[in-house]
Amino acid sequence: MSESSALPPVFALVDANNFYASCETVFNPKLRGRPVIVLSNNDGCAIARSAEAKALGIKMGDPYFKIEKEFRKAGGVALSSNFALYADMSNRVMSLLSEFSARQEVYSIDECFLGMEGHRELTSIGLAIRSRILTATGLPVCVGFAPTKTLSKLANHVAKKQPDWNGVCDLTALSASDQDALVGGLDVAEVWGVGRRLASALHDMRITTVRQLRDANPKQIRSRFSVVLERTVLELRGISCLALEEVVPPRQQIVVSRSFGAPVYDLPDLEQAVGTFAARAAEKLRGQSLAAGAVRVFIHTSPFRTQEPQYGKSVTLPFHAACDDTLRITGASLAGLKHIYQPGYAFSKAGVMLDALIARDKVPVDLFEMVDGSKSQELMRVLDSVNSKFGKGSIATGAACGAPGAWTMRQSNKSPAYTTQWDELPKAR
DNA sequence: GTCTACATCTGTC
DNA sequence: CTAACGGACAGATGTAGAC
Repeated sequence: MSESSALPPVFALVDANNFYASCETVFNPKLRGRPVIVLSNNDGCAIARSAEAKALGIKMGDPYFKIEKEFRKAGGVALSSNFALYADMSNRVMSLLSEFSARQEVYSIDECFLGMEGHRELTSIGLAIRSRILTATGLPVCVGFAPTKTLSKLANHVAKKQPDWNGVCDLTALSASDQDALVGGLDVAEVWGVGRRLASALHDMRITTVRQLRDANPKQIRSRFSVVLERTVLELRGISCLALEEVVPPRQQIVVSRSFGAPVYDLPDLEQAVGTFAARAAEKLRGQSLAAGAVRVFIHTSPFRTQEPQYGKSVTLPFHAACDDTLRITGASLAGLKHIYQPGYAFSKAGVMLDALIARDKVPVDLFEMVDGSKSQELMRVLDSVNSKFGKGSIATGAACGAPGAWTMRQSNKSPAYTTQWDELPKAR
């Protein structure tokens, strides 16, 4: 690990509050102060909740059909997800944050690490970050500072939970005894990398607080669990093991999958869905200048309909030479689908995954030319530019064509793409 | 028997 | 009207066939 500076590492973790719900509220201020949730694709589950919605007891991942009645009675607003809007807002936030440090790792759509070595008055920097993001985008964020990534995540959690910290928590400014008291009151499940299963296993060993995990024997943790959790213990002690990853590692996999709006039984319907997913996956692939060495298709029934017969299968089809051609990827996907399809089941989901990715320009030219031909390259270029100019699906393969079937997703209450689609803006009057 | 590639499962945001 | 429970990834674990 080579830090550019000789200074001890300091990380900021900036995380937007209730990101998707906040994005919606920015563009529709009438939502302010109301319980707002954003639903997953298919309007399936709650994936973001405003503070008011959390106060109503809505949990992350709650299936909407189970809470809808009560939620609406309480005056709640449920919105279909609008990822084009969230991605655009995310880009704005990340770009603003780069003003505060040249060393930035975009960790997820609403989270970002910053390298803050050599900066003093961290709390006031945190407050400045908050006000900059709020003024420029309308989005509330919280900021945590600490000598390790794991601790900065924890600091961010504290900043979010404790109103009197004003959305900023600088662990580097706390005395050892104050830190002890703080982490002694935090559930071990709040630690980055400790999920449900690990939390319950730790619980069985009488490790229930962050402080107890921090003070556990690292070697014992390593042998009982993994080197990953051992690293977490060290990070909790302030020993930085995880460096800022400023360069995004190349994708290993591209996935396009959807749950269906209604159960699908027949092969032709599945073919239309898989054809659509394959085309989208190939588009993503070219967008990142990659080529795929293999394509994988999967279909399965709904694990929630336990009374119905269950079936799920996936298959991988390697390409002779890596390719990025929509027609070939679609062809392979459909061949795979035929291979795994079984009649008589109510399928709930399908997907196409591209594996063994390599940079497009690393594919040996003769192989690329032999298998794909330059005609294919030209065709893909035209395909992408037409679809980008005239909208997704303006040109589609035969496999992805036709009237939308039962598989297309439900989105009953989607907000306009305010920032990316002129024609979706409300008319001025 | 072991090795390996593929399939499936788990966890994270 | 009824029925209705995410998606995109990485990495671990399981398993079947090759040798």
